Amino acid sequence: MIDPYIIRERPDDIRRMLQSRVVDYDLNELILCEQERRRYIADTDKLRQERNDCGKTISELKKSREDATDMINHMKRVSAELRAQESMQTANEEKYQRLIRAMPNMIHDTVPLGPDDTTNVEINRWGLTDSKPKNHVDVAGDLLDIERAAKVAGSRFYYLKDGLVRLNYAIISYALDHLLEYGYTLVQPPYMINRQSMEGAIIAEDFEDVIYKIQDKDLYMVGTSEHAMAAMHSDEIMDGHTLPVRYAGVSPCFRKEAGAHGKDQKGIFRVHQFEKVEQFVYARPEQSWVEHQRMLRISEKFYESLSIPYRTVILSSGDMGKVASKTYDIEAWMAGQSAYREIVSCSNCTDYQARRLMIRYRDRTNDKPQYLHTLNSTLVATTRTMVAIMENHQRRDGHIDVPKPLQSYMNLKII
RNA sequence: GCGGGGAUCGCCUAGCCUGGUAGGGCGUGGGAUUGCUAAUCCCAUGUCAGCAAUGACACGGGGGUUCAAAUCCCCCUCCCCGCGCCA
Repeated sequence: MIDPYIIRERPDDIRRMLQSRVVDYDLNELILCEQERRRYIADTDKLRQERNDCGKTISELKKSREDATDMINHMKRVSAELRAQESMQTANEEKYQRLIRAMPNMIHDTVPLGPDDTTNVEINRWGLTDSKPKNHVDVAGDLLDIERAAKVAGSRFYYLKDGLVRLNYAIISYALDHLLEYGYTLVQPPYMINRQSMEGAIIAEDFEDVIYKIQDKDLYMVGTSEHAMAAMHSDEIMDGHTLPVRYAGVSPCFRKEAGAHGKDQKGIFRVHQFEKVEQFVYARPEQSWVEHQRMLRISEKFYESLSIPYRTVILSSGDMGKVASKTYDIEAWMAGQSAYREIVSCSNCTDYQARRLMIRYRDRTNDKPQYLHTLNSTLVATTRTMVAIMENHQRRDGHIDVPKPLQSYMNLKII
């Protein structure tokens, strides 16, 4: 969530942000609720103080064996009044939390303003692009069985076989080694997390469209290890000297894709499950933008090493996710479709997740704890990268050239 | 899954039986002193608001009893030990 200070002091900045994101939001309702909230807190505090004072007096009277009946009667009235006040305050607090948690993050100054993906701005382009005859489904042939997966699980599932299974695991191993070189700590997180943790990482409305819930349990399948990595240090005050903390999260990702009916039906570009190696960084506010660039560069280099042509774009305000303050996408060239398609998303969420999850840091014992910044970036999502490899490295004889760095992980040069 | 024991401010712990301002040790931060990294002493050290005085909140979570709950009652979660089952 955003800093409540901004709601009080700079509501016009919020209005501009909401407009840039093309988001419908009743800001006035939040402003009123926030004003009420401060009044409720002050009122209940005052009553609590009175009740606590009465308690002390009663205790002292009893100790000196004096009659405390009058005081107890008074305290009964105060307690009753407090209970009434508290229930109003709780109702207000719930409303406030619901409203402020639905409010998107503020937008960084360098984000291009625009309504959708047509206003994204390209900032980098790498590699030679050409068109190849087959799309990844045709290249994969028998190594990919979508029909049987549909029979067994439904649409957007897949069976991988032989060379593609080895390719999948090779990508993961290579990706982990790649991040290890940059000083990342490897983390394999829980694949299911509870609601509170999930709500810290994403906005409530996203639950419906992307997150699978476990029946009768307070557990949700992670849509990305980001969710589990963000919540990892929730309710903690981290030692400032350890920042930035850089994690390489590796996990399967499960997505409902409910809002994507009819989109990318072919093959394994958009599926309900895949593996992903993710960069997740906890940083000091003053270092987070440098860290953001660093993460992007690490991902770009990864695709360069695999000889996958790509371009990098800055997402415009209307195309960004709600928790991000700024997002870069890397789009890989898919030679079989002659198009650039999203393969990496690299976001600085500033203090937005940190506030929801209560993640702070301080340098010395007596310092005031500060919210830190969280950043996340795909290093590699295996299915989409396999699509890029199959389409860009397909051969005329129907085989696939394995990119050089993966050959030793697979013990294969050609699939 | 069954039985037993636990959860208190970073760590260790007192308080619970008998309801009435949550105390101590270690560690950490700051300072003093001593001509050396040590020792000693003082201050600070759960969270939030506040310039501050101060106030509120906090004893795993949620209910209940009570004027008043770390303390009494109920439910839940997690951890440890033993047994069972198991990749």
